[in-house]
Amino acid sequence: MRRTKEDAEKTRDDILNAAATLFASQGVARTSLCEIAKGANVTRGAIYWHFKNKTEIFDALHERLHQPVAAMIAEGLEKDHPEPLQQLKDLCIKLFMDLEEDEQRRLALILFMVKCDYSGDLAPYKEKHDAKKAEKMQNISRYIKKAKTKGKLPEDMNPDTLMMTFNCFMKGVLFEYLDNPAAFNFKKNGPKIF
Amino acid sequence: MRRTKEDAEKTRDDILNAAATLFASQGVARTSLCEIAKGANVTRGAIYWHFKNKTEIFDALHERLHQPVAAMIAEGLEKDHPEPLQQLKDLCIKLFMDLEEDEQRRLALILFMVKCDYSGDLAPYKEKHDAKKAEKMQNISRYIKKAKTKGKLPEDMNPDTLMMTFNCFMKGVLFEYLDNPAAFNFKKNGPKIF
DNA sequence: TTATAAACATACATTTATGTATGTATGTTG
DNA sequence: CAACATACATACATAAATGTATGTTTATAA
Repeated sequence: MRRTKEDAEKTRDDILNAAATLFASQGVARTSLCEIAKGANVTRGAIYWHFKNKTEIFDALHERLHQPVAAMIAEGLEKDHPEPLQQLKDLCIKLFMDLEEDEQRRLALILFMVKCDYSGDLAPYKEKHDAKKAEKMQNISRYIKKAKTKGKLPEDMNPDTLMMTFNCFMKGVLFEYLDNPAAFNFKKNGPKIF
Repeated sequence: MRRTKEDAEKTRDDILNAAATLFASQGVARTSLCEIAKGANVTRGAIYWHFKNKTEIFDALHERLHQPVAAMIAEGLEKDHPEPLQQLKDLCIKLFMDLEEDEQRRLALILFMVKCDYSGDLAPYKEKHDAKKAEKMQNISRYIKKAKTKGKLPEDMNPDTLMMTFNCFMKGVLFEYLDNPAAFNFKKNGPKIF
């Protein structure tokens, strides 16, 4: 039964959504294409039409996660802000608030941070996804360094050290948050810890 | 060919070591009992003799990781230290230095933090392993609170907030370190970031 | 309007991991 | 020293996932 192009796009999206949900709850390795097909109300045939295999679904989901976040970071750091550190803080809070509202994005983050191990056939994507992260991080790093040269950072604060500290801390917070969003209670703890 | 008791214990250890190595490099889910057997120079029969299944090996490895670390934390925080925060810092550095030297412990940490997803048949162990972590963390938490009541912490520092911040940051640092121990260069960066 | 190819569904063959059942040699105990 | 249980190895049956091959319907372009 050939569908129209819009139908096909919808099918593709259904597959991706089902995959994200299943990946995030059962783990990538333990989720079969058969289960994804059932979740999307199609057969495995449909999946193999849109994607080469499971790893390609995995990668497509990463792209869908990366793009909007990268955009938010790029837009959130306007050039000449009077207080760079405050702006960075605000951006972080905004990113987290966004997570609270967007369940699909939360599922995607869970999937990539705690429900996959980037080994076996997923190994080749480690580098690729790391590069995308580096892209976002470099954006922030450049921002910090520019602020430093303009003298808007405390004298004793080294940009590289700050960047590494920031990176580690954010990663830890993310993990704790994703581990149990309700218990973490970002709205209460978020402002405190930053 | 029945072996002596010491031989049997050695076999068990060989299995655990092989499992740790394989788990850390290929991921838990993608490692078969057959591969573990080969790595330990035994057959699957030996594995099924010592363990019920793969998840039991997984759990045994966690116990082997938990014990010495819990001991180090308990011993590292002596009662009345003049500068509690400094002592905590020293303990962290000591724990990391230990990781630099003990590859087996590094493998175990990698395995549990980035190479498994605690889903499927591993799901029941999430709670169990979380409880062990909480045990260690409570030790630190009590230490901080006691220091606070004795007035050895800055006035504006809330113990709970400190504990959460500490926890998140350490987790992030650990992840970054395990992701690429050589690149992280703890000996150079460690003292800076704490 | 018709040929073509898109968008799937169905069926099949192959591989691989798992659990169990059974075989066997030997350390150990009474 | 004989009986037994230990410490495995081997063999088998089953299940599940994957990839591919093929069938089918229909949108769409010429």
